[in-house]
Amino acid sequence: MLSFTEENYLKALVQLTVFEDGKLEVGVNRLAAYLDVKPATVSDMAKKLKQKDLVQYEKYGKISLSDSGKKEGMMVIRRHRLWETFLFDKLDFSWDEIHELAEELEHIHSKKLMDRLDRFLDFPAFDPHGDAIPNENGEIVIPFRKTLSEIGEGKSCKIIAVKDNSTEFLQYVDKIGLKINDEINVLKKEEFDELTTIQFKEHQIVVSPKFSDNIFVVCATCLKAKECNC
Amino acid sequence: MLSFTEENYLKALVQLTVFEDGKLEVGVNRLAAYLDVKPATVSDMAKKLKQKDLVQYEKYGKISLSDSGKKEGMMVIRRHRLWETFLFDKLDFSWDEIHELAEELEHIHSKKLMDRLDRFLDFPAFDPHGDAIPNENGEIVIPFRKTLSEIGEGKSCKIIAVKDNSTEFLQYVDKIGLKINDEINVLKKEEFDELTTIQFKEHQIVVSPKFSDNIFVVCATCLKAKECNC
DNA sequence: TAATAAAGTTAGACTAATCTAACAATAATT
DNA sequence: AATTATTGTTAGATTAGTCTAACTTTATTA
Repeated sequence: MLSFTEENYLKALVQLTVFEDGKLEVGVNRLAAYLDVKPATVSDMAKKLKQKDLVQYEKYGKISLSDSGKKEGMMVIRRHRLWETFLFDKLDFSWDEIHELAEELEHIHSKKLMDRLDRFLDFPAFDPHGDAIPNENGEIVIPFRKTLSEIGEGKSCKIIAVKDNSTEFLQYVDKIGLKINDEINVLKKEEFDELTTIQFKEHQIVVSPKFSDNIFVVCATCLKAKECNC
Repeated sequence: MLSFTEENYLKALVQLTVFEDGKLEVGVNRLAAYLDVKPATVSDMAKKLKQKDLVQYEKYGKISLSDSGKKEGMMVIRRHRLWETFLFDKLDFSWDEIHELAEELEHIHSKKLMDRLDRFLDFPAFDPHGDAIPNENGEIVIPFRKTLSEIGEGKSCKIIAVKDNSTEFLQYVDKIGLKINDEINVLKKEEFDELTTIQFKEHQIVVSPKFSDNIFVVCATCLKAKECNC
């Protein structure tokens, strides 16, 4: 059984070597800064984690996750994101309150508890921050992604990213008040001039293909099933 | 902020001096046996808890809770029982699985989280084992208790205890399959011969006053409101 | 390539919570 | 009341996770 602290090291390693940078290994100083401890402490812990086959590490070398270390780290992140979703969806906590609470809750060890919670939450693919939730095997399966243009009239979907990252486009998205993870309902699609009427939160606007082609969404059913059947 | 361990000592002290025995103080050996540690360890910890004004204790004397120690201990128990209720009611865990998980969950420190969970669960008065849940001030408020005879036709209630503890009575209760915390619906009350038709789980039976007068219940509304308005 | 800077390690110390083993105080019993 | 049994304390050791301070290795740059 991993300790609270060991789990935090593995979680940090996943953040640094899987989600950020793209570099699969990390230096002692970098990890120490990330965890807000001294390099000496990381040096010690690296030996301990190597002993348990959770990381690869040689003296004066970089640290990288082993397969089992990666899986354990992913499971911590799964727990964190499922709890965040619970707090946000069911207990009405706000976006900025959930992280801190999930930092504690993520260390409750019970696969069964998390799988039950996952079901209770209706198998969410993303947490309230829009980050993907690893599945019960610790893998991240991003649901089938479409552009808003591909969503049929009367269907609903969730915005997960933008395709066009130009300043003008982002400013427009910002101006109309649309945010990652917002639910969008496609009310009407006019074939004649390709204009689409969408609704999200309290807004209802008409957009052109220049907009719809550059918004990535996941349709409402995919989001739950984690595979597309629409 | 109290440590995991300190909280467990306070919880144990509440169990031993408030809920059991009726003696308001407890010896070092007894507490050590209860917590499954050595007396030496309890001796040390007692000094530490005294330092923090959580207990009264003098060398070679008994240990008893201070007001703040009692409140802290009660809050741990509140968290434990609310989580048990969540696991049982919302995640469909069984009666025997919930305790172990709640032992971990009870140490998540957030008053706001527990008050929100309390609301989400609709302010339960008892956990799935039938134990009362302390309120947000750490007090145990037992809802107004009635006998089954006092519940009107068409109303529903929950069995919380038996009045008559004779073997015959308990055997009868057992035989018909009724358990503490079961919900009972009063289907029909016949004034002529005072017989009542009740229903609980999949059973429907007719009972006499000899039964109804000796079953303590809380009516469904009281159970939620924690005060009687029926 | 030699000097300097950056990165990493080691040794020794600290705290919290536990233990064992030896000892001390209080309570019970003859 | 003296002896024995029970109960509780103290001293010293252990482990996990952290620190500081001094030292070593690797990388960078003049």
